[in-house]
Amino acid sequence: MKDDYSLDAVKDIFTKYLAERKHRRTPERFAILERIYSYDGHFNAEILYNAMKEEYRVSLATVYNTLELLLDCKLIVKHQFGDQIAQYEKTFGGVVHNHLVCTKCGKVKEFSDKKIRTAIQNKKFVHFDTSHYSLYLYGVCSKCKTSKKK
Amino acid sequence: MKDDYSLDAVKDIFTKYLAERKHRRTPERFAILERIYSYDGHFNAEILYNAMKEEYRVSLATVYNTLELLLDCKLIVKHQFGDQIAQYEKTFGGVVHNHLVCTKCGKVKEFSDKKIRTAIQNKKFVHFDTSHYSLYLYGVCSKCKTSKKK
DNA sequence: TTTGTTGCAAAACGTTTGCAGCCTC
DNA sequence: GAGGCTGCAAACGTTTTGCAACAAA
Repeated sequence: MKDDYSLDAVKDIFTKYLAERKHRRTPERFAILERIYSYDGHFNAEILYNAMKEEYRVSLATVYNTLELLLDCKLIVKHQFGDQIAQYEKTFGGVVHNHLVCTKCGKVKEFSDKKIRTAIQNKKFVHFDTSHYSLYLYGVCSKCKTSKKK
Repeated sequence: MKDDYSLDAVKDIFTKYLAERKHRRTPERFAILERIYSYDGHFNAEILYNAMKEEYRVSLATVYNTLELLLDCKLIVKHQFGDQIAQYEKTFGGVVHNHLVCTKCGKVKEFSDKKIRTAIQNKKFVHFDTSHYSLYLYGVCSKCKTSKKK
């Protein structure tokens, strides 16, 4: 329930985006958006597709199509942490975009840091309009460091 | 010619890495390493594979195998800028790890910024040993901003 | 009614894998 | 000589595409 407010706001943004581009307000698109905003961490296309079946059946093609639209209107961001599977996450609700990626086990953790954020946000370019950013720190997590299996 | 020094240094690192892990010093691996260090920007597996044909014929499988080794000994880094094609770049010779990625045309430019770099490098974690980082700023480049084709 | 969108399945694509033969060590 | 490495080609898994049927505007 706690996220009802932001979910409405997000739906609103999506509706406006669709109207602007003369795209249609299909039930599939909004069902996918709702499901995405029920997640807190990362998800990929397959996870989303499987989860969708419970509430509103859509095809994988529609899932990908909708992800593309949501990326375009910046309601989600896309990550690729080394493997081939694209990961997504919602952008509404104070998501941080800094990630610790373990190069041994592939696990991803998030962190936030004010100094880093302001340093990045203060950077302006003459020939480039920045909309968002992603920072990945690669290294070895404590779990992989202790287990010595090279 | 200007890079002979660093090329030797790099070969040395690779040789030591191979010896340490009891991997073999095959001519293919060193031919690939040399070719990689002749590049200045980003490259992907296919570009590298095609370029190799000119000097020392190797299979795509060997290219991928060698890229994996070079990643492991940190002589190259891997990027995935939104599309499915993994990009690589050498790490020796003061490469910066900050990238501007245009979300319209996909073009990637590099930049460096001291404040950002120090902010990131000063960040330490108790349960994570950071080895390197990548920062991506997404936005629209000036070329895509002027050409209004949505 | 028009035309953007869907579901389905096939295709595409980069990457990985299995295996026989080769070549480092 | 043993076993890691190579080339080849087939296999893999994610994402994209083509197309007929559907439904939003």
